[in-house]
Amino acid sequence: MFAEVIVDVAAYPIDRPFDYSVPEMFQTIIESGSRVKVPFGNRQVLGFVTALKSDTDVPLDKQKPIGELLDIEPVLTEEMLAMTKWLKRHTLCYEIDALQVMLPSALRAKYEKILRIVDSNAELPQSVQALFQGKDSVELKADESKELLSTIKKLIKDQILVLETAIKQKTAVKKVRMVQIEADVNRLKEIHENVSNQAKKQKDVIKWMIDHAGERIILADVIKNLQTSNAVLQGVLEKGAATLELEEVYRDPYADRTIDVSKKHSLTDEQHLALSEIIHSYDQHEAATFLLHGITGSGKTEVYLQAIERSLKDQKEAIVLVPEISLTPQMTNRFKERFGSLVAVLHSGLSTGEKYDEWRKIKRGEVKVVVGARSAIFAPFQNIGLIILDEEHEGTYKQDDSPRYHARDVAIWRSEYHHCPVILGSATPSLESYARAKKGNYSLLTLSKRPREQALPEVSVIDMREQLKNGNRSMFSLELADAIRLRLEKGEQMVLFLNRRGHSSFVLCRDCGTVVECPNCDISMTYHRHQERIKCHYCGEESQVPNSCPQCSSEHIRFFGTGTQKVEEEIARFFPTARVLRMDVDTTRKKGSHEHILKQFGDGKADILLGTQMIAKGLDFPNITLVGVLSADTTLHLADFRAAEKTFQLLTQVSGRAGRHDKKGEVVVQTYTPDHYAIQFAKYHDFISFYNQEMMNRKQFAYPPFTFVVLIQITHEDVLMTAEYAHKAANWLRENLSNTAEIIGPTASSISRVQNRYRYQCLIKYKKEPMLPDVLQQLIRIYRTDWLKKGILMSIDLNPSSIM
DNA sequence: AGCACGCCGACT
DNA sequence: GTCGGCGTGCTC
Repeated sequence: MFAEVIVDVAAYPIDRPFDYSVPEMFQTIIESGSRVKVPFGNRQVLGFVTALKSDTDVPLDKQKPIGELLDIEPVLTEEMLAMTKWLKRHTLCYEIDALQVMLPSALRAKYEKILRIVDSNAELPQSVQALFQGKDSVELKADESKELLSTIKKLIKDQILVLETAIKQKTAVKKVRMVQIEADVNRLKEIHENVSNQAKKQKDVIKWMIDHAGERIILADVIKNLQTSNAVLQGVLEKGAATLELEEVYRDPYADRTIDVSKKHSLTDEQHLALSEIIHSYDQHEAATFLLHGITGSGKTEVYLQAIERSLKDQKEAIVLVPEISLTPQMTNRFKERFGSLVAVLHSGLSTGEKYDEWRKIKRGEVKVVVGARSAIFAPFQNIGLIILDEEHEGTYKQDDSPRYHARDVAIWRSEYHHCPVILGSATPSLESYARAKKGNYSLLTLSKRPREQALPEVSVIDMREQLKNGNRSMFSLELADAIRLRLEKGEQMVLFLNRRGHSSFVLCRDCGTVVECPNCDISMTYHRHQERIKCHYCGEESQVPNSCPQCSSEHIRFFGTGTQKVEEEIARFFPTARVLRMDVDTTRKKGSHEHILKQFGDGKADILLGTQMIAKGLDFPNITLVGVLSADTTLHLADFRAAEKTFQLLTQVSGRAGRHDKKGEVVVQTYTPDHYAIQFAKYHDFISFYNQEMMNRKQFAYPPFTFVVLIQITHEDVLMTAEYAHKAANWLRENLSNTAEIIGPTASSISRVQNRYRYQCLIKYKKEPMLPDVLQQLIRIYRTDWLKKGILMSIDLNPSSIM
């Protein structure tokens, strides 16, 4: 018996199955989808069994046996193995990358180099003895000194030491120590009798145990509740009154929370219609995709909940994706309220162990609904009834490193596999999805009304050029300042939005015009006042704020551009009574801090919530009556064909935060380009007109959805090398693709250097290019066999979410 | 000769 | 990706 194994080595010639013989002892239990340890070259690596067979073409002298079978129950299902092949072809990634992305990181291997003494009689040099500290094996870390490493090398050659690779699972199943109390009361009484009266504490414990015979209690709880000590308990255990056992437990990220149960809401006519279409398709076991276009506050979530309820009735499972779940506890709570313990939650805020535990609950079928961010689309359910992508237009559904998959595509693939519907929900659908819905590839469902008929908020667009002309140089227009003041007087809450964190976006010398740039990246450093430092938002480089210009030594350096920190100060200056909460990457780094800030705001502990994009989504507080967008222009002028779409989406999303309940909402949008159609259509909440206008632009410039786009990026430490190989790539594409494919570039990327690597890119635009996968595959081969050695890095992104 | 360093090929 | 093997070229 032989197993085809994909080994955990991401390299070009390795990206195929290797055949291993299956030792007798594993033959009855091994299955495809299991993880194995295999010898590979002169080391041990982790691998995934992708197939089993009785014969192999591998010559006898090359056949090696599987070393260890790591899973009795395979971690990958047949579906996942099929999905892997598809992902590999559609994102051009290594098969091992596609396999690993389906699993929680706890199941990935951690490799350790173990140095062991084989010849214990040999005399070891002082430095090596210090390393071993009397033990016969130690972990060899890569950061040891060069001299030590070369001495070790010599000792290995002389067969005094050996180097071994150990494979460790990153995180284990959590076990808790349980006290299993003897079930036989008479036996306990007997033990109680025999304990000497000197051991009073032990006697007390045993006496208590007589009343709890046969019970199984967490050790830590026993000690705590009986006010006793571990030493006393050990004594009791020795006498046989109880035994110690390990029990598997789940880490529970929601342990300290009580969640109320909620009933279903009654539906509006529109909601009802949408739901019945979805359920109809569900009953037919159709792999249909629905685009649920519902204005903000129109009750999309209630439609999701009731559709899931339907699938739960049949014991089927549901996957719900949300953009980045830790940002919207309000959303997860709604699912927990409705479905209780049937819900698993997966998001980046969980620890490796917590994610692993949620994953196991899903795999074992202990939960039926998973609510999670992008990677939750790979949830190991076996009988899916429904898949939902909320805010389907969000860029976070596209992974921006290998495998560069889009969760929407995976969702549709899985829906075909399980013959179940997919719901894509959004107030501002992506142009791609809306175009597909109009063409009939997706079914369009519309929610145009809010359930309690609340009006959409009034949006006023303020021309900041006029403000400047009239002598208002502050960041608040008169209109916005008035609106804020009014809310403060009335005790209502507001959200202020600015898409830029930090204090000032650049530091400029007023004598020579020098802008302080990151030493590693071609981008200006952002000033952070709290730590009094400047930071690069791309590579994380930090340094002291210079006292003088690094170029001309002038002391006339000033801070320009506005970030959230500066707004916070300005609010304090203009509205001294206002209580402000700032929410951006800098204030939410700690685990649970999102929730903490939102809870404070929800409890009315602040008047103003000030933040970056992360406050645009999902917030639902009844007392918010004003949303202020301090500068609508930041996303508008990006060098990306989706800039207008992103701006429209963002404005619509933030506007939707105001007046969701009984109180009427107002939105003030400040901009230097008030006439731009993205801003104008957002003012009137008019998605359809925006769509039509934007589609005309896309058509004119041949961008998606009229074409498909592939982004190829080349990076190298040397500019000339980068440009040279970018040209090679572009030329090669021009020679090999049909002349209906347009190849743009190569051009320097808009941030031309990041982390000391120069970046060039080219863009392929095509309508129909049947040879494209092959041509790209060949380009990858040239790259991996030749260019990679010269230090060139190339990435290919099919349907990129941004071309910057 | 002894070794550091870089390049190449193999890995079932 | 990571190892060993091998050639080159430097140093004692």
